[in-house]
Amino acid sequence: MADIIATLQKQHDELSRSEQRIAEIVFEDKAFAVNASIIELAARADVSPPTVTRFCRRLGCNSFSEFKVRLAQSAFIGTRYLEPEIKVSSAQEVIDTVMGRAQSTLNVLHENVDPAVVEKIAERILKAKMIYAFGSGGNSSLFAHEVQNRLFRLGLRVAASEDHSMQLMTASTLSEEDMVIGLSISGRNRELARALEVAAGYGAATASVTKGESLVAQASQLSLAVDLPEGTDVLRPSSARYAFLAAIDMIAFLVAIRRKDSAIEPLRRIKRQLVTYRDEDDTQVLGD
Amino acid sequence: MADIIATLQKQHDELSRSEQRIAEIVFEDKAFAVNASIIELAARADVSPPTVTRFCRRLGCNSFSEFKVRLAQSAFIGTRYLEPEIKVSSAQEVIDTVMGRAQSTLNVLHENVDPAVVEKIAERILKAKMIYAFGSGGNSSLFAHEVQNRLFRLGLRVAASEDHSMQLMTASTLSEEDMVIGLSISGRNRELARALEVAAGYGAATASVTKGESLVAQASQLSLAVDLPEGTDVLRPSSARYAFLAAIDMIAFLVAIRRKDSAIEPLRRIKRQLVTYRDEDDTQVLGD
DNA sequence: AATCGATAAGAAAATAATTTACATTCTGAA
DNA sequence: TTCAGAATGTAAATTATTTTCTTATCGATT
Repeated sequence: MADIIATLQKQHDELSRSEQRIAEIVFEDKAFAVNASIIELAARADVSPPTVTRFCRRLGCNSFSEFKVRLAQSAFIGTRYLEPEIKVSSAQEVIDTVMGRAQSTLNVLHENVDPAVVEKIAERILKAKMIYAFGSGGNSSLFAHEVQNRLFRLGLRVAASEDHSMQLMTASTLSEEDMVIGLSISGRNRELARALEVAAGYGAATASVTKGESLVAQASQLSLAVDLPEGTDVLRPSSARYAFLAAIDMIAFLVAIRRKDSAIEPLRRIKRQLVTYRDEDDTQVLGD
Repeated sequence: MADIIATLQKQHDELSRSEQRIAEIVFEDKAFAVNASIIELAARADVSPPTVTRFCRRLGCNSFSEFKVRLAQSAFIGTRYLEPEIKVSSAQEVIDTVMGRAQSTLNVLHENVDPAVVEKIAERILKAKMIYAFGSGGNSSLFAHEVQNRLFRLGLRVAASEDHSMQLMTASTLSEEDMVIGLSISGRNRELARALEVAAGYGAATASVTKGESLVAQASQLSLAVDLPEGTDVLRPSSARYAFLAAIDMIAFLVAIRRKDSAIEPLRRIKRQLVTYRDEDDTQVLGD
C-alpha cells in the first residue's frame, strides 16, 4: 500500500480543479487535514463535501476516514520533507527533518522502482564470473563499496573502484564473463559512462543504478532508475543516499534469494570466522 | 504529543475492565482498530460504543476519530515489517520487504534517538580542530567514510580510517584539539574500543554511534545509541545501515546548522569546482 | 454560433456513525 | 444488607458521511 502523499503528488495532474484545491490544502496543512471533518475540509477548500469524498476515492481510498488514516500514517513522517525551507534549529527538529526526508525519499523510490529491472540486473549478476562496482565522488563511491560489501557475502567475486583511471583501465581488460555495475546519483559522471561503454565494447555486461535517462543510464545495458527531487539548499544532506542504499539492497537481496543454497555457505563461513575471532555471541551483525 | 500506544501501556492499570478489553484489541490488532468504526470495535471488544468513546477520552483524545488518527500516527504501526520470516520470492516482494524493513528501522531509530546526545556530539565536533572517524568491517567502515564525506563538506578537517592498526597508531598521536568518532553496529569491536580509550587517554574527545551499553559505547565519552533488533536470517540484509546513515545525517545536519555561515562557503566552493569541471548544470548533487 | 456529450460539482436526501443524556447494573465498604 | 459511587448500557439526538440526482461547465463537432 503506497504512501498517500506520494500518490497525491503523482496523481496531481489527473485531479480536477476542485480536487487540486483540496490536494493543495491537504498538502499545505496536513495537521489540519488529518483532524478536520469532511465538512471543515470541504469548507476550507471551498468545495462541497461530496467533492471531498470523490477526491478520496480518486486516491484509492474507499472513504474519507480511510483517507484520513492513510494521511495520518504518512503525514507524521512526511510533513517536513516536502516543505522546501523550514526553519530547523533544535536537535529534535533536526531529527524529525532527517527522518522525514529519509522516509519520503524511500517512499518515492518505492513508488517508482521497476521490479523488472531489478530482476534483470539480479539475473545478470548471477551469470557473471566477476563483478566490478564503479562509483566516484563522496556518495557514489560509497555505493560502489556497498555493492561490493553486499555481494561478496554471497560468495560472488566482486571488486569496487572509485578511481576513474582504474575504472577505465579495468574496463578495457574485461570479457563476456564480466559485469560492471555503475553507480551515480547525478548520472552525469562522464568518466563512468565511458568506462561502461568500453566494458560493453569488450563484451562485458553493464548495468547501472542512477538517474533515469541520464548519461550513465544511457551508457549501460541495464539501468535501475532512481529519480529523486534534490533540493537546492546546499546545507541539505543528500537524502538520495537512502534510496540508493535501498536500490542496492533490493538487487542484492534478490540475488541472495535466487542463489539461496550457494549463498548460505559463504555467509556461514564469514560469520564463523568473525565469531571465533571476536567473541562467542553469534548474534552479532555480519562484519559489523 | 505522546505516542498513543505508549499512553495506552502507561495507563493500562487505570482503565476499567471493559476499557482494558478494548485496549487489548487495539494492541493486538492495530490494523483492525485503525480501520474499524466505533461500532465494529465495540462489537469486537463486546462493549457498547459509548464505552469506546469513554476509552478514547481517558486516553486524552476528544473523540473516537482523534483516537484513530493518533493510532495511525503511532510509529508502532510500522513495526509489522519487523516480523521475522516472510516468504519472499518475486522482485516485487523483495522490493516491498526491503522498503518495509528500511522504514521500520528508521521508525525504531526515530522513537529511540536521544536529541540531547545528538546535540552534545554536534557541539563537540564544532570545537574540534581535527576529527577522526573510525569504523571497520564492511558496514561500519562505510559509516566512517560517510562521516568524513559529510563533515568535510562543512569545511571541517576530517579523516576516516577502517584499519585497526592505523586507528590505534593515530589515536596515540592525538591531543585535546582532536576528536575521534567511532562507528560500530554491534558495539563489539574491541580494537575500536581500545583506540577510543587511547585517544581519550591523550586528551582527545571521543564519541561513538553504536549499540547502547556496548563495549564501544562504554569506551567513549559520548555515545549515540542505535539499538535495533537484528534478525537471525543470514540472508537478511542488515537494515541497520539505514538507521546509522540517519544517525550520522542527524549529527552532520545539526553541525551544519550550528555553523551555518561558515559552512556555506566550503559547500559553494566544492560545488563550483564540480560544476565548472563536469558540466554547466549546477543542480547536480554535491560530489555525486 | 448551436448543440451534443462528457465531465465536474453542488443540493438535498438518505444513511451511517458518533456522542449525549439518562437509566440500569454492578461493586465494595460500612 | 444496604447504599454510594463507579461502570456500563440503551436509546435518542446529533453530527458526519455518502448517495442520488440535478445543474453547470467545457470542449468538440457540425
